[in-house]
Amino acid sequence: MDIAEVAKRTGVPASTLRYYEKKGLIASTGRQGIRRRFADGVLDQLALISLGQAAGLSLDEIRAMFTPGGEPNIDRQLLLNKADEIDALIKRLKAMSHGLRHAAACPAPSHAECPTFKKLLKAAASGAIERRWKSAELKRPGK
Amino acid sequence: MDIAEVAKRTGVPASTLRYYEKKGLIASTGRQGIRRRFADGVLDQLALISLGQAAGLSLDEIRAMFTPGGEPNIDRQLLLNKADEIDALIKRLKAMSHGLRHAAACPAPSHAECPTFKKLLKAAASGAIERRWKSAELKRPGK
DNA sequence: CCTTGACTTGAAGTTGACTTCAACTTTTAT
DNA sequence: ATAAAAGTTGAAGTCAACTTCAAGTCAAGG
Repeated sequence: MDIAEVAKRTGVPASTLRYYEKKGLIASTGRQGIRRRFADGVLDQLALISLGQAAGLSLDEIRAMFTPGGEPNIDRQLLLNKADEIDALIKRLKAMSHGLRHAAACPAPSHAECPTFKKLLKAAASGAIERRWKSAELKRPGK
Repeated sequence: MDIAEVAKRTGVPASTLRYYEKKGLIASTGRQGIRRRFADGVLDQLALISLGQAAGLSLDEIRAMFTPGGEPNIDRQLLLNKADEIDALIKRLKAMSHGLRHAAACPAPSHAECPTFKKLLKAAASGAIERRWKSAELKRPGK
């Protein structure tokens, strides 16, 4: 496939594909003349990248977890750490979703009174602390 | 409370607090001399902002959902839409976490063969398409 | 009274993830 | 054969969310 075909099939712009290649997240199989050619596997890789991004991972982190060929990296501990992080995120997202639904449904004028809303705030507060760690932690994955 | 007190209690730097105030996410109760004073409620608001960010919302979106006083905005549909988006995200994150744990455990050399990994890729692919909607959708919340 | 330290401002700098641009080379269609 | 469409490059621009900086204000303690 040429770059336009990949772009068409995945919705990822050609400029982004070149950018990803430069960053080492995907690899072209070579050139036909001056133009890049991509194998079908790149479609899966791009899906994986997109999923990783949705999970809040940076491109550098994603690159650390998967080979440019799309296979998971050998560093099992890294993968497990990421899974743990994602699970923690899921917990907070659940609280958020629940809180939003409650806020939409509850006709109470002052949510400061409402126990459900308070629970949301409590979850939020604990999350706030974690957040400060996150960026530091993610940059130094080992130990 | 003065700005340093808020920063100390929440972990949010003073510079960020000023930035949030300029953006209209929080409000000071006024000035004592030249210095900002904040009511206790601002602590909850900051927790809420942090939670919103963890859910992947931009500051502009968060401002749209809550008044600067911290009360949820009247637009119930907006809140529900956000909750739906977050739930969809949770689904994909679960797939991601599960997939990562599997990848860490599975000694198979080629994950292209493995049904669990394939499931992850499928979840990723469906997400990849959604992602392109997201930004457009969020910018035009109504209809 | 005067220094010190916390606060103020607007402006400029930073980072990650891209996008856009200018200038150029290839393909492809007529 | 030639012109338009699509690809290439490196460099520069954009955007969100902050942070840092320079220059200044002000209250409190010695």
